[in-house]
Amino acid sequence: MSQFFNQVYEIVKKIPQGRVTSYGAIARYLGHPQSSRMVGYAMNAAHNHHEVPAHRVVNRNGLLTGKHHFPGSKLMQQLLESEGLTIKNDQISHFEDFFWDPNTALPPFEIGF
DNA sequence: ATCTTGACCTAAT
DNA sequence: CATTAGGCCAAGA
Repeated sequence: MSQFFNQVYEIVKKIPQGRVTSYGAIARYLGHPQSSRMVGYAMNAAHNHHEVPAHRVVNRNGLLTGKHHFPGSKLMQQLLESEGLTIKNDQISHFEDFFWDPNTALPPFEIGF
């Protein structure tokens, strides 16, 4: 029952400020390593849930592939830069240093929440 | 109702 | 190295 989407939102909410994660990392944390696409799609539907910092979710390369879905064209980058990140040409600098992996930062798949 | 597209990722060629 | 193929499943046409 779209539980997957809600689980995605719960995780995205837990991303610390100034850190970012990837679609695949979230999908894998939820036990669906091949459903990374759906994470992105969940973000598309996340506009209803304003507490979800969708700008902290980028693709595996640290590239801001979803920036076109934000109002304006620079908003996503601005939000991230305001949190201390450096972005050049839609690419997060030192992406691995700011990468936040739910698989290691959170307890393994907290079911039920 | 079917067909296509998509904020993606991994593995195989 | 680069390219392709497969998987996932929700919306839009």
